Amino acid sequence: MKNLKMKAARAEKDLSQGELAEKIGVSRQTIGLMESGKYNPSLQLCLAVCHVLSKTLDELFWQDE
Amino acid sequence: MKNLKMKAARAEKDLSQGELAEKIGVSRQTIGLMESGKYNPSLQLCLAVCHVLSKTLDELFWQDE
DNA sequence: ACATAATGCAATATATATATTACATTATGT
DNA sequence: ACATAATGTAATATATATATTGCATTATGT
Repeated sequence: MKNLKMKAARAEKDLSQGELAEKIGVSRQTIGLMESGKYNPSLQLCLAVCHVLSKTLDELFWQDE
Repeated sequence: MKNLKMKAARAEKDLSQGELAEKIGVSRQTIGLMESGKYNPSLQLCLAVCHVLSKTLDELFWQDE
């Protein structure tokens, strides 16, 4: 499923996918895929996103199934 | 670094690494490696661990560095 | 002390996350 | 309408998570 929380948090910081990717040191596609929910990122990557977007894991990635 | 929070949460449920692994559908080694901090698990795996151990992502995997 | 369960740790194999490049489409500003 | 930036998406290549098997070591119970 799409990760709209991450998309919103990125918007809050006024960053493009490319800018966020660069800050994290990852490719733009990886960010795009995370937001479109096309795959299963690593914990390190999630933590890096959290730090740049000033959110916690629960705020961006929690999902009660 | 080691993940002692996960180890403690597993102890709280009185599960062995093997039992936890089986409940999640993953190998025992994967659980062992997660706890010994030897690698970088996927978000799905973290979420599965959280659900079995009744914890959130932040409780088990957050680290302010 | 013994038996058994739990854990740590290698080596190799396989699945999949991520990079790279490229192109098409959609948004945004002038 | 045009230019440009942002995004979606695909194909292939590479790095790495995870499985599998096996053995050594440490804990736990009797």
